[in-house]
Amino acid sequence: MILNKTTEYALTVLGFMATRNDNMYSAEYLHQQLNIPRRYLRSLLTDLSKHGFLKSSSGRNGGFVFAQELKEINLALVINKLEGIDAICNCILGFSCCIVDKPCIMHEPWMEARSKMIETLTNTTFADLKEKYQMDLLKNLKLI
Amino acid sequence: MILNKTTEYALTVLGFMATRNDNMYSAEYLHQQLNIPRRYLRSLLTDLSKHGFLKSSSGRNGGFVFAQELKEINLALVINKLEGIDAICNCILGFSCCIVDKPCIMHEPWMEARSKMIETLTNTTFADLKEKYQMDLLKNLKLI
DNA sequence: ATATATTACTATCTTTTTATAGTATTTAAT
DNA sequence: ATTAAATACTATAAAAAGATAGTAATATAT
Repeated sequence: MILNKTTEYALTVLGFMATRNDNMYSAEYLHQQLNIPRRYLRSLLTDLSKHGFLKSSSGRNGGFVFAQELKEINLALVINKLEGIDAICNCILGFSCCIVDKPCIMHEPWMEARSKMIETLTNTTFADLKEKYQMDLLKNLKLI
Repeated sequence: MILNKTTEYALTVLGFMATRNDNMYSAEYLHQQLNIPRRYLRSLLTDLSKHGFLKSSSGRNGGFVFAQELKEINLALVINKLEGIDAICNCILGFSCCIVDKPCIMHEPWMEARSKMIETLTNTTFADLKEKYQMDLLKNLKLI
Protein backbone atom coordinates (compact mmCIF):
# COMPACT_ATOMS: atom_id res chain seq x y z
CA MET A 1 0.00 0.00 0.00
CA ILE A 2 3.04 2.15 -0.18
CA LEU A 3 5.75 3.09 -2.56
CA ASN A 4 9.16 1.66 -1.91
CA LYS A 5 11.96 3.93 -0.77
CA THR A 6 13.64 4.12 -4.14
CA THR A 7 10.48 5.35 -5.80
CA GLU A 8 9.88 7.83 -3.03
CA TYR A 9 13.40 9.17 -3.47
CA ALA A 10 12.87 9.46 -7.20
CA LEU A 11 9.68 11.46 -6.80
CA THR A 12 11.34 13.62 -4.19
CA VAL A 13 14.27 14.46 -6.43
CA LEU A 14 12.23 15.03 -9.55
CA GLY A 15 9.74 17.11 -7.59
CA PHE A 16 12.52 19.22 -6.19
CA MET A 17 14.17 19.72 -9.55
CA ALA A 18 10.88 20.52 -11.26
CA THR A 19 9.84 23.20 -8.85
CA ARG A 20 13.07 25.13 -8.61
CA ASN A 21 14.25 27.31 -11.42
CA ASP A 22 17.77 26.07 -12.00
CA ASN A 23 18.09 23.58 -14.75
CA MET A 24 21.27 21.73 -13.79
CA TYR A 25 21.65 19.98 -10.45
CA SER A 26 24.65 18.01 -9.20
CA ALA A 27 24.09 14.83 -7.25
CA GLU A 28 26.02 16.34 -4.39
CA TYR A 29 23.77 19.39 -4.21
CA LEU A 30 20.61 17.29 -4.34
CA HIS A 31 21.99 15.07 -1.63
CA GLN A 32 22.58 18.07 0.61
CA GLN A 33 19.15 19.54 -0.06
CA LEU A 34 17.16 16.34 0.27
CA ASN A 35 19.06 14.16 2.71
CA ILE A 36 18.94 11.16 0.44
CA PRO A 37 22.01 8.95 0.95
CA ARG A 38 24.75 10.32 -1.31
CA ARG A 39 25.79 7.16 -3.10
CA TYR A 40 22.31 5.77 -3.38
CA LEU A 41 21.09 9.02 -4.86
CA ARG A 42 23.86 8.99 -7.43
CA SER A 43 22.93 5.61 -8.80
CA LEU A 44 19.28 6.55 -8.66
CA LEU A 45 20.01 9.65 -10.77
CA THR A 46 21.90 7.49 -13.23
CA ASP A 47 18.88 5.19 -13.40
CA LEU A 48 16.53 8.10 -13.95
CA SER A 49 18.76 9.15 -16.83
CA LYS A 50 18.68 5.67 -18.30
CA HIS A 51 14.92 5.74 -18.04
CA GLY A 52 14.93 8.94 -20.04
CA PHE A 53 13.54 11.32 -17.43
CA LEU A 54 16.85 13.09 -16.94
CA LYS A 55 20.02 13.57 -18.91
CA SER A 56 23.42 13.83 -17.33
CA SER A 57 26.59 15.64 -18.17
CA SER A 58 29.88 14.53 -16.70
CA GLY A 59 32.85 16.56 -15.71
CA ARG A 60 33.23 19.81 -13.87
CA ASN A 61 29.95 21.75 -13.75
CA GLY A 62 28.20 18.58 -14.74
CA GLY A 63 24.98 17.33 -13.28
CA PHE A 64 21.46 16.34 -14.19
CA VAL A 65 18.73 18.11 -16.16
CA PHE A 66 15.27 17.05 -17.22
CA ALA A 67 15.42 15.30 -20.56
CA GLN A 68 11.74 15.90 -21.27
CA GLU A 69 9.24 18.68 -20.91
CA LEU A 70 7.83 18.75 -17.39
CA LYS A 71 4.32 18.38 -18.74
CA GLU A 72 5.30 15.12 -20.38
CA ILE A 73 6.26 13.41 -17.14
CA ASN A 74 3.55 12.33 -14.75
CA LEU A 75 3.79 10.56 -11.42
CA ALA A 76 2.48 7.25 -12.73
CA LEU A 77 5.19 7.13 -15.40
CA VAL A 78 7.93 7.46 -12.83
CA ILE A 79 6.41 4.94 -10.45
CA ASN A 80 5.86 2.57 -13.32
CA LYS A 81 9.47 2.72 -14.48
CA LEU A 82 10.87 2.26 -11.00
CA GLU A 83 8.70 -0.41 -9.51
CA GLY A 84 6.27 -1.36 -12.19
CA ILE A 85 2.60 -0.60 -11.73
CA ASP A 86 1.97 -3.08 -14.48
CA ALA A 87 4.67 -5.62 -13.84
CA ILE A 88 2.90 -6.52 -10.67
CA CYS A 89 0.28 -9.23 -10.76
CA ASN A 90 -2.90 -7.49 -11.76
CA CYS A 91 -4.85 -9.34 -9.17
CA ILE A 92 -4.34 -8.90 -5.49
CA LEU A 93 -4.92 -12.59 -5.02
CA GLY A 94 -2.81 -15.40 -6.22
CA PHE A 95 -5.88 -17.50 -6.88
CA SER A 96 -5.19 -19.44 -9.98
CA CYS A 97 -8.83 -18.94 -10.82
CA CYS A 98 -8.19 -15.27 -11.40
CA ILE A 99 -7.99 -15.14 -15.16
CA VAL A 100 -9.75 -12.98 -17.68
CA ASP A 101 -12.70 -15.33 -18.04
CA LYS A 102 -13.15 -15.96 -14.38
CA PRO A 103 -11.64 -13.30 -12.14
CA CYS A 104 -11.32 -13.97 -8.42
CA ILE A 105 -13.60 -12.33 -5.90
CA MET A 106 -11.08 -9.70 -4.93
CA HIS A 107 -10.46 -8.72 -8.51
CA GLU A 108 -13.16 -6.13 -8.97
CA PRO A 109 -12.78 -3.96 -5.87
CA TRP A 110 -9.02 -4.10 -6.12
CA MET A 111 -8.99 -3.11 -9.76
CA GLU A 112 -11.38 -0.28 -8.99
CA ALA A 113 -9.28 1.05 -6.13
CA ARG A 114 -6.09 0.62 -8.07
CA SER A 115 -7.29 2.27 -11.24
CA LYS A 116 -8.62 5.30 -9.42
CA MET A 117 -5.24 5.80 -7.87
CA ILE A 118 -3.42 5.35 -11.14
CA GLU A 119 -5.79 7.81 -12.77
CA THR A 120 -4.89 10.54 -10.33
CA LEU A 121 -1.19 9.80 -10.58
CA THR A 122 -1.38 9.83 -14.36
CA ASN A 123 -3.16 13.15 -14.38
CA THR A 124 -0.50 14.83 -12.29
CA THR A 125 2.52 16.01 -14.26
CA PHE A 126 5.62 17.70 -12.92
CA ALA A 127 4.47 20.83 -14.71
CA ASP A 128 1.38 20.77 -12.50
CA LEU A 129 3.58 20.42 -9.45
CA LYS A 130 5.74 23.32 -10.52
CA GLU A 131 2.72 25.52 -11.09
CA LYS A 132 1.33 24.64 -7.71
CA TYR A 133 4.65 25.36 -6.07
CA GLN A 134 4.88 28.80 -7.64
CA MET A 135 1.35 29.60 -6.55
CA ASP A 136 2.16 28.54 -3.01
CA LEU A 137 5.25 30.72 -3.03
CA LEU A 138 3.20 33.71 -4.11
CA LYS A 139 0.64 33.10 -1.40
CA ASN A 140 3.34 32.98 1.21
CA LEU A 141 4.94 36.17 -0.04
CA LYS A 142 1.65 37.94 0.35
CA LEU A 143 1.46 36.84 3.92
CA ILE A 144 4.75 38.43 4.82
CA MET B 1 2.40 0.95 -5.27
CA ILE B 2 1.69 -2.56 -4.23
CA LEU B 3 0.76 -4.54 -1.19
CA ASN B 4 3.49 -6.57 0.36
CA LYS B 5 3.33 -10.35 0.18
CA THR B 6 2.15 -10.81 3.72
CA THR B 7 -0.85 -8.56 3.17
CA GLU B 8 -1.63 -10.28 -0.09
CA TYR B 9 -1.56 -13.64 1.65
CA ALA B 10 -3.83 -12.32 4.37
CA LEU B 11 -6.41 -11.06 1.89
CA THR B 12 -6.19 -14.29 -0.02
CA VAL B 13 -6.83 -16.40 3.06
CA LEU B 14 -9.60 -14.25 4.45
CA GLY B 15 -11.21 -14.02 1.03
CA PHE B 16 -11.12 -17.77 0.68
CA MET B 17 -12.53 -18.35 4.14
CA ALA B 18 -15.23 -15.77 3.67
CA THR B 19 -16.56 -17.15 0.43
CA ARG B 20 -16.72 -20.82 1.32
CA ASN B 21 -19.33 -22.12 3.62
CA ASP B 22 -17.34 -24.00 6.19
CA ASN B 23 -16.61 -22.09 9.31
CA MET B 24 -13.46 -23.79 10.61
CA TYR B 25 -10.31 -24.06 8.55
CA SER B 26 -7.02 -25.65 9.56
CA ALA B 27 -3.77 -24.00 8.55
CA GLU B 28 -2.83 -27.17 6.73
CA TYR B 29 -5.99 -27.17 4.65
CA LEU B 30 -5.61 -23.51 3.74
CA HIS B 31 -2.00 -24.12 2.80
CA GLN B 32 -3.03 -26.89 0.44
CA GLN B 33 -5.82 -24.87 -1.12
CA LEU B 34 -3.92 -21.63 -1.53
CA ASN B 35 -0.27 -22.58 -2.00
CA ILE B 36 0.90 -20.15 0.64
CA PRO B 37 4.07 -21.46 2.34
CA ARG B 38 2.93 -23.72 5.20
CA ARG B 39 4.94 -22.22 8.04
CA TYR B 40 4.56 -18.67 6.92
CA LEU B 41 0.82 -19.11 6.64
CA ARG B 42 0.63 -20.52 10.15
CA SER B 43 2.25 -17.51 11.75
CA LEU B 44 0.17 -15.24 9.55
CA LEU B 45 -3.00 -16.94 10.81
CA THR B 46 -1.79 -16.50 14.35
CA ASP B 47 -1.24 -12.82 13.64
CA LEU B 48 -4.69 -12.46 12.12
CA SER B 49 -6.07 -13.97 15.31
CA LYS B 50 -4.11 -11.53 17.43
CA HIS B 51 -5.47 -8.72 15.33
CA GLY B 52 -8.96 -9.94 16.11
CA PHE B 53 -10.07 -10.93 12.62
CA LEU B 54 -9.94 -14.64 13.38
CA LYS B 55 -10.08 -16.81 16.44
CA SER B 56 -8.18 -20.02 16.78
CA SER B 57 -8.77 -23.30 18.55
CA SER B 58 -5.92 -25.66 19.27
CA GLY B 59 -5.91 -29.41 19.36
CA ARG B 60 -7.41 -32.01 17.16
CA ASN B 61 -10.12 -30.56 14.91
CA GLY B 62 -8.79 -27.15 15.71
CA GLY B 63 -8.34 -24.36 13.24
CA PHE B 64 -9.38 -20.82 12.51
CA VAL B 65 -12.77 -19.13 12.29
CA PHE B 66 -13.79 -15.55 11.71
CA ALA B 67 -14.00 -13.73 15.02
CA GLN B 68 -16.23 -11.01 13.62
CA GLU B 69 -19.18 -10.69 11.29
CA LEU B 70 -18.03 -10.65 7.69
CA LYS B 71 -19.72 -7.32 7.13
CA GLU B 72 -17.62 -5.80 9.89
CA ILE B 73 -14.32 -6.51 8.17
CA ASN B 74 -13.33 -4.48 5.14
CA LEU B 75 -10.21 -4.63 3.03
CA ALA B 76 -8.76 -1.40 4.38
CA LEU B 77 -8.96 -2.68 7.95
CA VAL B 78 -6.92 -5.74 7.12
CA ILE B 79 -4.33 -3.83 5.11
CA ASN B 80 -4.10 -1.27 7.85
CA LYS B 81 -3.43 -3.83 10.56
CA LEU B 82 -0.83 -5.67 8.52
CA GLU B 83 1.20 -2.92 6.96
CA GLY B 84 -0.30 0.27 8.22
CA ILE B 85 -2.05 2.56 5.81
CA ASP B 86 -1.71 5.22 8.45
CA ALA B 87 1.59 4.27 10.00
CA ILE B 88 3.22 5.20 6.76
CA CYS B 89 4.37 8.75 6.34
CA ASN B 90 1.33 10.62 5.13
CA CYS B 91 3.33 12.41 2.55
CA ILE B 92 5.05 10.72 -0.32
CA LEU B 93 7.96 13.05 0.09
CA GLY B 94 10.32 13.27 2.95
CA PHE B 95 10.50 17.02 2.55
CA SER B 96 10.74 18.48 5.99
CA CYS B 97 8.57 21.27 4.67
CA CYS B 98 5.65 18.90 4.46
CA ILE B 99 3.78 19.72 7.61
CA VAL B 100 0.17 20.63 8.20
CA ASP B 101 0.75 24.33 7.72
CA LYS B 102 2.89 24.01 4.67
CA PRO B 103 2.45 20.75 2.80
CA CYS B 104 4.93 19.83 0.09
CA ILE B 105 4.04 20.00 -3.58
CA MET B 106 3.41 16.29 -3.87
CA HIS B 107 1.10 16.27 -0.91
CA GLU B 108 -2.17 17.09 -2.62
CA PRO B 109 -2.14 14.72 -5.61
CA TRP B 110 -0.79 11.93 -3.49
CA MET B 111 -3.37 12.41 -0.79
CA GLU B 112 -6.11 12.49 -3.40
CA ALA B 113 -4.96 9.30 -5.10
CA ARG B 114 -4.42 7.60 -1.79
CA SER B 115 -7.74 8.55 -0.27
CA LYS B 116 -9.72 7.40 -3.28
CA MET B 117 -8.10 4.05 -3.03
CA ILE B 118 -8.68 3.80 0.69
CA GLU B 119 -12.30 4.75 0.15
CA THR B 120 -12.90 1.84 -2.18
CA LEU B 121 -11.06 -0.57 0.08
CA THR B 122 -13.03 0.64 3.07
CA ASN B 123 -16.32 0.18 1.27
CA THR B 124 -15.60 -3.42 0.42
CA THR B 125 -16.36 -5.88 3.22
CA PHE B 126 -15.86 -9.62 3.19
CA ALA B 127 -19.63 -9.95 3.22
CA ASP B 128 -19.65 -8.16 -0.13
CA LEU B 129 -17.05 -10.54 -1.44
CA LYS B 130 -19.02 -13.53 -0.27
CA GLU B 131 -22.16 -12.24 -1.93
CA LYS B 132 -20.31 -11.63 -5.15
CA TYR B 133 -18.82 -15.09 -5.04
CA GLN B 134 -22.21 -16.75 -4.56
CA MET B 135 -23.62 -14.77 -7.46
CA ASP B 136 -20.74 -15.82 -9.65
CA LEU B 137 -21.28 -19.44 -8.68
CA LEU B 138 -24.93 -19.22 -9.65
CA LYS B 139 -24.09 -17.68 -13.00
CA ASN B 140 -21.69 -20.48 -13.74
CA LEU B 141 -24.20 -23.13 -12.77
CA LYS B 142 -26.72 -21.70 -15.18
CA LEU B 143 -24.21 -21.99 -17.96
CA ILE B 144 -23.81 -25.69 -17.49
C1' DA C 1 -4.61 -42.38 29.57
C1' DT C 2 -2.76 -42.22 24.91
C1' DA C 3 -2.16 -40.96 20.35
C1' DT C 4 -2.92 -37.65 17.03
C1' DA C 5 -3.89 -33.41 14.87
C1' DT C 6 -3.65 -29.02 15.61
C1' DT C 7 -1.87 -24.11 17.07
C1' DA C 8 2.13 -21.34 19.53
C1' DC C 9 6.69 -19.91 20.25
C1' DT C 10 11.51 -18.99 19.21
C1' DA C 11 15.35 -19.23 16.40
C1' DT C 12 17.50 -19.36 12.02
C1' DC C 13 18.05 -19.20 7.02
C1' DT C 14 17.22 -16.91 2.36
C1' DT C 15 16.05 -13.32 -0.65
C1' DT C 16 15.24 -8.66 -1.73
C1' DT C 17 15.86 -3.96 -0.88
C1' DT C 18 18.56 -0.27 0.65
C1' DA C 19 23.06 1.73 1.40
C1' DT C 20 28.16 2.13 1.02
C1' DA C 21 33.00 1.82 -0.91
C1' DG C 22 36.58 1.92 -4.29
C1' DT C 23 38.07 2.94 -8.63
C1' DA C 24 37.59 4.58 -13.39
C1' DT C 25 35.99 7.98 -16.62
C1' DT C 26 34.59 12.49 -18.26
C1' DT C 27 35.06 17.46 -18.85
C1' DA C 28 35.76 22.26 -17.90
C1' DA C 29 38.59 25.81 -15.57
C1' DT C 30 43.03 27.19 -14.83
C1' DA D 1 48.91 19.70 -19.49
C1' DT D 2 47.11 19.70 -14.82
C1' DT D 3 43.73 19.88 -11.52
C1' DA D 4 39.29 19.60 -9.69
C1' DA D 5 34.49 18.56 -9.81
C1' DA D 6 31.55 15.81 -11.49
C1' DT D 7 29.22 11.14 -13.27
C1' DA D 8 29.79 5.78 -14.23
C1' DC D 9 30.71 1.17 -13.08
C1' DT D 10 31.25 -2.86 -10.17
C1' DA D 11 31.43 -5.04 -5.95
C1' DT D 12 30.15 -5.52 -1.31
C1' DA D 13 27.77 -4.59 3.21
C1' DA D 14 23.61 -3.82 6.07
C1' DA D 15 18.78 -3.99 6.89
C1' DA D 16 14.23 -5.64 6.02
C1' DA D 17 11.03 -8.94 4.31
C1' DG D 18 9.87 -13.51 3.39
C1' DA D 19 10.33 -18.41 4.41
C1' DT D 20 11.70 -22.53 7.10
C1' DA D 21 12.79 -25.62 11.16
C1' DG D 22 12.46 -27.55 15.69
C1' DT D 23 10.14 -28.02 19.73
C1' DA D 24 6.42 -27.00 23.09
C1' DA D 25 1.66 -26.60 24.24
C1' DT D 26 -3.21 -27.69 23.54
C1' DA D 27 -7.29 -30.38 22.97
C1' DT D 28 -10.12 -33.95 20.93
C1' DA D 29 -11.12 -38.74 19.49
C1' DT D 30 -10.44 -43.17 20.75
